Amino acid sequence: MYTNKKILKWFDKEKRNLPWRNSNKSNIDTYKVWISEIMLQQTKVNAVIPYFQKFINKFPDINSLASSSLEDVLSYWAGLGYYSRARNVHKCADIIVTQYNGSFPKTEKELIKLPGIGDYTASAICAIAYNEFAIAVDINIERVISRIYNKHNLKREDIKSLIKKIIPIDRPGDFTEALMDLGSMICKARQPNCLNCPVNSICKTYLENKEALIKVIKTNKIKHIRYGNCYIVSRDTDKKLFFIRRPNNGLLGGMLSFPSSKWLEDKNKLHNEKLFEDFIKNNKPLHVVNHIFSHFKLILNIYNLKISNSIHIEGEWIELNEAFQQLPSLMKKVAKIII
DNA sequence: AATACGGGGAG
DNA sequence: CTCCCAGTATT
Repeated sequence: MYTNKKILKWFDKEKRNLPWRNSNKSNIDTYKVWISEIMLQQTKVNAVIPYFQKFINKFPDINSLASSSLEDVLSYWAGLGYYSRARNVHKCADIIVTQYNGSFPKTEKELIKLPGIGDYTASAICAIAYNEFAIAVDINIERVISRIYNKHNLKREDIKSLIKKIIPIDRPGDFTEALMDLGSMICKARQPNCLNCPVNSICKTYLENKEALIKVIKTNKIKHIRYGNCYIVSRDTDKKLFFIRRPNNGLLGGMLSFPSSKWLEDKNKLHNEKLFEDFIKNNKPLHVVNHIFSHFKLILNIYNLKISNSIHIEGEWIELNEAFQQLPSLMKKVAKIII
């Protein structure tokens, strides 16, 4: 039996039941495939599932998404990370509705022009939503193909060439999902389950180069530490707290947040608003929050500050219960100090 | 070709 | 603790 037949046979029996996989293959919802693909970028399936369910429930189609506010979309992304994805999804929905009459373009060439859709996602939508002959290469597929052919450190284009030789013309979408499922369920990065692999009899790495299966490439990248001050501001007139909206570019872009200084490696150069500068001279931090980002570690001093007069900083007063769900994980961590 | 961009779970 | 993840946009 050919490699692709073995993989599809395994897939038909063992495939994961995921909320964005429509059992009705003749009526696949491109919108759901698109949202799932965006959410899954650099994000584990188990982390995505609850977010996907709530998001689809709130924004069931492209029109509802396009007519919603960015703040509303971001609040449903809060905690998932990589918030440019949410901003791009919102922007993309507007483009689809206003320029494409509400329907996604049908070619990779057109799809890749849309915000947030890159080489991988364009191919994945064509293969999975349209069942067209498109080659999507994610990290799972790259690993599976590399191992089957025992050709490691290949470039994306070389992986694509290898897939092109075996992808079945009648089921490109299923084959794409099959390689992904194989990669995440059997041919895992750390401890591949080769004994239960449907293609262990033809996998060149398993047959000829087993040590490559457990080889761990160390990145050994040092993570710098940044410091910042962050302020939980309350007022005596009601139970509301003061929040700011972070600028749309950069880290946690567009997200609701407690006001904060810049986060810098040199803790002596933190610049604070005058209101806060005066406060921290005479007060100790209430708490310290540590947080790991992908490219640095943050140590945040949290100050609890009550004010009686008005505040000149741009922002809004919101009850914590209402704001909490809109906060990114770092700021949820800060909020939990006073809950 | 590098880097920015989140977060949580596994080992 | 380190590594990992259905990548993309920017520099």
